[in-house]
Amino acid sequence: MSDAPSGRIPDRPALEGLEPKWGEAWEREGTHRFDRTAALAAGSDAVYSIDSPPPTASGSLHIGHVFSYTHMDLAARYQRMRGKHLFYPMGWDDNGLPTERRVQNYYGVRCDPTLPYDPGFIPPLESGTASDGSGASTKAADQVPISRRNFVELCERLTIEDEKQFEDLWRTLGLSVDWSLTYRTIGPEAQATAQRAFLRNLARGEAYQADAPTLWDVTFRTAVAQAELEDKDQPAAYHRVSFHKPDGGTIEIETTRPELLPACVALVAHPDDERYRPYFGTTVTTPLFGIEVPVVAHHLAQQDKGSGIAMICTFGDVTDVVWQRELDLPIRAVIGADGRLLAEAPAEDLFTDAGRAAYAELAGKTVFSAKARVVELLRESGDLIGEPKQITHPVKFFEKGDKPLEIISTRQWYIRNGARDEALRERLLEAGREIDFHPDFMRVRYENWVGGLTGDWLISRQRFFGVPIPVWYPLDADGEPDRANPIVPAEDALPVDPSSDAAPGFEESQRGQAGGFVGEVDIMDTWATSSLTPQIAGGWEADSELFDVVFPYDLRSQGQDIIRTWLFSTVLRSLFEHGGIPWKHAGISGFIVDPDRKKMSKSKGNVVTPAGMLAEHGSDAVRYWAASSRLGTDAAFDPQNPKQIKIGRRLAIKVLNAAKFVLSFPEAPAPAAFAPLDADLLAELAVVVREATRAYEGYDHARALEVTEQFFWTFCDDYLELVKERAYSGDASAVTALRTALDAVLRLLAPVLPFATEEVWRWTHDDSIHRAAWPELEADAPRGLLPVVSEALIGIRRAKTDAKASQKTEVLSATLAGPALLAEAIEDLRAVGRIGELTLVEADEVAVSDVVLAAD
RNA sequence: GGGCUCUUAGCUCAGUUGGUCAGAGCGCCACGUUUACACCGUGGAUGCCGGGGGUUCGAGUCCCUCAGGGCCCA
Repeated sequence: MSDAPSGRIPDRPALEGLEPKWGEAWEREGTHRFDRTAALAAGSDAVYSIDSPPPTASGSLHIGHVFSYTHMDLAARYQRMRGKHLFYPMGWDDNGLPTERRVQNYYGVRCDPTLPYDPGFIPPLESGTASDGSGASTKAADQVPISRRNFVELCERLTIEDEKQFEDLWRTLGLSVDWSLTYRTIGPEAQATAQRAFLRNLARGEAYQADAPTLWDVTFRTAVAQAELEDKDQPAAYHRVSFHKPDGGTIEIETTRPELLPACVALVAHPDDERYRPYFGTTVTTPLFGIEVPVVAHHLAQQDKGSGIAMICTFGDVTDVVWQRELDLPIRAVIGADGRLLAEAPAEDLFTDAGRAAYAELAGKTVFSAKARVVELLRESGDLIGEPKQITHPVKFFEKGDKPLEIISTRQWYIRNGARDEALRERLLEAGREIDFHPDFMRVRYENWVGGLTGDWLISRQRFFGVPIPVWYPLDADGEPDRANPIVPAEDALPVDPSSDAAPGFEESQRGQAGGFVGEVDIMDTWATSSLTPQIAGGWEADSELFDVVFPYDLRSQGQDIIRTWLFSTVLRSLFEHGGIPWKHAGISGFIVDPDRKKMSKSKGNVVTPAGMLAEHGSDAVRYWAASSRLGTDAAFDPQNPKQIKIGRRLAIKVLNAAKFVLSFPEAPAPAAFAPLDADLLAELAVVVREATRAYEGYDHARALEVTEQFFWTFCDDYLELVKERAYSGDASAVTALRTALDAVLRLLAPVLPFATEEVWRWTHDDSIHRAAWPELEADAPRGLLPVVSEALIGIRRAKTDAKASQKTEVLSATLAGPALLAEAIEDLRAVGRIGELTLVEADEVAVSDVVLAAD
């Protein structure tokens, strides 16, 4: 350590203002910059690359983000100090539905892709309030329809604002991201990457399109994927309905969806069910509509549910889809993409006249109203048996939606994911085993997801703000698209937008013309882009030199809630494109629970804004809170009483004050030999350094912090007091030990408390602690002197406390019992206790007795 | 219903491969105007380690079982 320029140490060091002070310095000095030239020269072993989660730009950051991102930063700062070249980018996930929704409300608009672009368009609202001061509302009915291009422009405008705020927050928190490596998932590079990866999936047969029953959100009018589903308990009612046998008798079924009666194609019971076995192979007639449908057997029919026999409709739930396929039943869809009953039922010609009349009443109604009307009609016809039974049952929702999903047969794009491919599934599981999960048990979440996949990954979305699926379709002489032979762009033409760019080999004037082409209008699901964050950030195909040193990445850091989406899909894309895993380690953070142990979430209204927390307690304090939780462990957080944060703040302040005190002793020449107590302190420190290093290597930052903190408090409370007198007199051993210990502790704490440690470091250094080397200390094993002296010190202090005397009270004489080792530090004990005569008596146990205090 | 995870002082949590493992911090109580620190310091009290059973010379620590909390998937 160089000598402290005396003016550098403030009289009263404080945490206030350290975030902007050092945040700006780090930016100015390029402390967190990825040194590309040096990294390329050093090779991939010298690079530590992090695949960081791009936060949803239109969402709001909550305390859980701070928690998880801090965990990631701890690993980053540790590795940087280990001398690694840090490749630590950050992206913004700005494409997708959340942005669309926010833009709709913020500007009072909605996208209508049929409209032409209006270059001079001014949105009616700004931040949800009328720009002209009138009382315009944000109700959907009042939203102004605008073209897709106008809409996308607004999305981009708003997300840039959001992203600025996010970056400010992350800088305040002290994330050591290289902000020059920022990307946006809607940016041209990300779009090109997503489209390139898709085209390669297509070329290899990993992507395909198919007409199939699809889970459909009627509010957003888009297909959704399995990973986006959420079961919600919903009230419903079992309606007991009779179907008519040819002999005039009835078979009674129970259904929660009587409105689907016109879509009924069969009744189904379990093959072993004796009650219905006689009817298998016969037919019955549906009530109201009079269609003849078969009674069939299938093992998925539940004998103990309702009457044990169910109607199969197109499509009431996912089981209906299985039955339709496996029993080769006809398709009679009645629900449209808008969630209303179709104007004409597909089997209407098979209906009775009364049935057609009944359907005419239902056409155009929502599911809800249609159900009510069907129940009335059934009641009138006498086919409703008894009253509906109210129940509560789980219903599939889009996680961002608020209406139950319908199942609609549509043409969609898929990427294979192992659901229908045993070999691929095994490869995915093998990949999971190759990744070091922290904690290890989180791998099970991944394996469960892989094992439970029910279908390939549906990636097309019927939305507007996202990466377009980069294909066109040729139109035949009749103007019909040839979906089986899509036209694809050359990779060097990416990114493309098929809705505004002409297909290769065609003129724009041929769009929609017979013999011309038509562009694919669907966009990709957000995850189809963010599953490629390693490729986007690392310059895949755009900067191969870079990509080769950063990929596969060292660390993926994320929350446990997106293992089934982000983590899984990233592994899948990496296997397809690179034949291997995308990263070596996956650090999985737990989530935040409130004092009642409930998961914090927006819908529960218990979210705390991070900016306020940082401003109130300081970033180091908040980081300490995050760092004190291990990966994978949920952390309780009470905004009313953030205990861990307060403890972190206290520690940061202690660092400032202890450092100021230690550095107030003029630097001494290296001692020929350390005094026994000083040597033992350094020996203990060496153990702490080893343990902290071992912990960080195992991604156990909480353990590293714990041992460091423990040492630091002993250092402050006991050692510092014990050697004060020697230090005041300029004892080289004490002063050197103090400075050596401080230097190491600062570096050990630097990842957790980047601001306070940097502040102290700069009192004696011109460069950043965050570029300093992680400490390594050579020392013999501790002899146990420091602990035994600490114990003796406690005994001395207790004697004074028991006597209700001040700790500075002088002691005329005392007897100290304990190991002979104590003799080596007896003078330090005498000094700190202000003891005139201290007699050591050899014993196994440490005890202080015969304390004679000086009179006042 | 299946999987994972947790249940240790009033609170939040440590307790590596079974043998000072009954701990830390907060809170609490008492004491202290000590020039590094009042966003302070010193000391103290507090626990059938969820219940039951088993393996073992010995179990918060391993096995079984039950109960409860949480998360994920059905």
